[in-house]
Amino acid sequence: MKSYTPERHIETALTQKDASQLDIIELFFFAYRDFTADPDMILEKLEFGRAHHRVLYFINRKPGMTVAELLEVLQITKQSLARVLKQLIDTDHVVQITGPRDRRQRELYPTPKGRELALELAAPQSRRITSALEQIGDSDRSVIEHFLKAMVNPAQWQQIDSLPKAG
Amino acid sequence: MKSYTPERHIETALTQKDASQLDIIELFFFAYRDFTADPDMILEKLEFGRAHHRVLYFINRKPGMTVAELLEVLQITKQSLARVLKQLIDTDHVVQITGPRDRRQRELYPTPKGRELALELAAPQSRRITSALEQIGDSDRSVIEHFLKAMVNPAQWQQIDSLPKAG
DNA sequence: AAAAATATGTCAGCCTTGTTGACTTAGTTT
DNA sequence: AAACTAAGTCAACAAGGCTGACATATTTTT
Repeated sequence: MKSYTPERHIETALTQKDASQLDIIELFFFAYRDFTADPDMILEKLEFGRAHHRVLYFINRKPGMTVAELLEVLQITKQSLARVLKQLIDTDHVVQITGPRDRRQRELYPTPKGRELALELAAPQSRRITSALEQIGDSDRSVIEHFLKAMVNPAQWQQIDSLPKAG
Repeated sequence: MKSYTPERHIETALTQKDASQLDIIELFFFAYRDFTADPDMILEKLEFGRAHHRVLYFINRKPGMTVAELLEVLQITKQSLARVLKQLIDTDHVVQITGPRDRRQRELYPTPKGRELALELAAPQSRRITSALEQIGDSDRSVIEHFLKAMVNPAQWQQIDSLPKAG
């Protein structure tokens, strides 16, 4: 049974007076949610999840990555990775090749099938970004890039910079 | 046993040649991850998760929201909400008050304790955004706001616009 | 050569946060 | 009185995280 007598509660909304940047906080939340929703729909048909997407993405961005490197980028545990990686290998999206220098290592590469899926997943996200950039004027592209990078912990900039730039 | 003979695999990295906007795609991923990591650390101590954060956030932003409204904003099911909402109520962060117009409804309000936690969670996120804006020059604030809004599905703009603006 | 360290894989079990479907209760509308 | 609506609840399930412990192959150090 719910109380009918009002307990001590707050009726005034939290606003920018109380905490700055609330507008960007919630825009960031909504933007990211919709940004991930597009690939989620494609993944669903394949019975994959967001975890598969991230793994496949980075293997495509840096073919030959080892398991340890991937764990560092994703910041998850070996066991969490193992499951999704196994599925990507079993479905022929990714292959492991014994490291030529160090035979303990497993270099991870996309197959043509895996590359194709990565591109398919990137397409709607690229479209969304392109459209958003058009709406604000393409000249502001670098503002967006700088802002997003500034939102990342400097300790991780090295990871971003290690990914291949435009060919 | 892993194969020593290389299967058909792709060694070239996926770059902007293949899919546009890859740089922003990954910056967005890293930025959002670090953005959510700050409050996650605070939540952990309270044995709350990101789900509690989102619920608490919106109840603070729009006190008096009904359960149905909250479900629409969060886009989760009633059962998913029920669990975290119950915990927030049990720990005296949120109270439910029988709707004055329609007694079937439960209006959701933060308690002082709930307001305090919401502010505590917003603080590091605000700091991160403020710092990022300073790095790009504060004049570009509206560019960021417009970009992020353009990244959201127009169907959801109404939800964003319904939240209280600066007091 | 032996010992230690490293890279990966694997087993078993757990938690959170999401899901669906079915049903109840209370209150409102027709 | 009947139908609809808002919310709560029960049971069962899944994805994707986690920990700890241990196995195997390989490389590095002593």
